[in-house]
Amino acid sequence: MTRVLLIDDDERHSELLKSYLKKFGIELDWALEGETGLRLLGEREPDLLLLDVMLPGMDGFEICREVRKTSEIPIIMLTARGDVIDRVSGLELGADDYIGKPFEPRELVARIQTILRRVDGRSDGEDKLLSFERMTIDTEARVVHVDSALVELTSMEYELLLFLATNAGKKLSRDEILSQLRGVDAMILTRSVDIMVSRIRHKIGDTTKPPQFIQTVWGRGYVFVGRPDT
Amino acid sequence: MTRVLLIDDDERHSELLKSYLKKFGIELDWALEGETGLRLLGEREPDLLLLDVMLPGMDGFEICREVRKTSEIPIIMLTARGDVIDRVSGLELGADDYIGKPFEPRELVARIQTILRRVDGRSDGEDKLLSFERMTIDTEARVVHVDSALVELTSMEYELLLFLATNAGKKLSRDEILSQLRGVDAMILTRSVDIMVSRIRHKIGDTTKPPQFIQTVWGRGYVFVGRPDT
DNA sequence: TCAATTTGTAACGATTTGTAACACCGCCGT
DNA sequence: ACGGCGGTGTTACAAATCGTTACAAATTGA
Repeated sequence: MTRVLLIDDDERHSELLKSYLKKFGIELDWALEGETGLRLLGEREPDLLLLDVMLPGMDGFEICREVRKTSEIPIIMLTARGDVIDRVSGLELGADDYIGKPFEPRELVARIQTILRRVDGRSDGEDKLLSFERMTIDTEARVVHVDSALVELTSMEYELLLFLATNAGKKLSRDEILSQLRGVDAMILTRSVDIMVSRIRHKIGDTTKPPQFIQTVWGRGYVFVGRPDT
Repeated sequence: MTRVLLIDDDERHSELLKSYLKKFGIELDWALEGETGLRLLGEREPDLLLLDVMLPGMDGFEICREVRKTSEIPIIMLTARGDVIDRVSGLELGADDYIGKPFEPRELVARIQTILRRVDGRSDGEDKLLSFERMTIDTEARVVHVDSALVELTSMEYELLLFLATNAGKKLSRDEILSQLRGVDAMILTRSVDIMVSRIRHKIGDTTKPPQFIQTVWGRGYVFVGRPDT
């Protein structure tokens, strides 16, 4: 069970988020302000920290800085709409990602899982193996096989393929893909997604027409079309 | 058989959706406004509730709140496109997912199945293969075969053929086709449908008179006439 | 039959996608 | 520090896709 600590002064919102996250196997504790948060951080030993930027007393940045003195815990900052967060200063503070409020709960779940994978190498309590007809993705070993042959993907390529595969059959826009992989305000052209897809296709031998794994949806994005094997 | 209740005041839209969902083993009831909806909720005992946010009288949020007092039924909210606020309020009120209008019916099917799997682990009764006498459409691989030969369609061509075939025997106007393919407010000439049909016919070798697959309904639109092969 | 309307489709151009080649950056060992 | 190296983003151009225009063919009704 993944455990997450949220520091946010909106109690009502937190309560609802708790019940939503529970559906995805994420246990949420929350504190209303920094002091309590730091204490709970030690007590509950969460896997990840969600930090609202706007807080009474110690604000999100201060808390983040404080936490980083003693801990490597992954941190996602919740920024209000319109807050301009400089990615550089964010990196200095040591946050791992940002997500703008209001956010889609579904997206938060995805980000949490992605970051925990990236940082921890953990696989979400669920299937450790994504199995398709000619491809398997081992989320524990972070390894992809096509026709029993090991495919050597870089970490970004792996994350992108995994994201597409976990959403098999769902059309994903370049923006959705980018924000999932690199966070909200990554200043990256959406075209970089095309290049990665191109590299992945080449590595997994997806050169038929139409492709067997990653298909282009013209004007929309990409979709993974592998047939589940279980 | 999965049973879904839709509360939406757009009757025409609901009717079309009903016949579409039936193809995927989903039975759709609908109510035009909240009162009727709540009554049907008790009478028909659906597996899932689709809720338009914009409704005359009781709006989607109110209905959602009301339903949640007595039921844990999965709820998907239909929100106006890009309305982020709606998403958060929806979460607060206990919806399980959101989908922005105009949506592609196919995506709705996917979401419904995802949620039902999550909630009660039912197997997907989805037909992944549309089979006709000389044509099969594999909706999972997004691939079409005619006489066992693979047909290379572009993604628009595929979507259009799929839509026609899913509604086999039903006359579809160019407007209906366009709004399903590109969203209601697409500023595209209806003639572009003709061009696509022409291209598709050419690719699937539908050159006889009358065509074996896509027939023209003069002054009305097109109809798919392939005979189911099950 | 003819005129009006609707449909078929070839050809063109704007947009979107594919990808090779290059640039940049951080990492590693020297 | 230095230089090589792998990973990733960018530039630049080629190719594919799809909407439009334009005109020919088919259909309808008079």
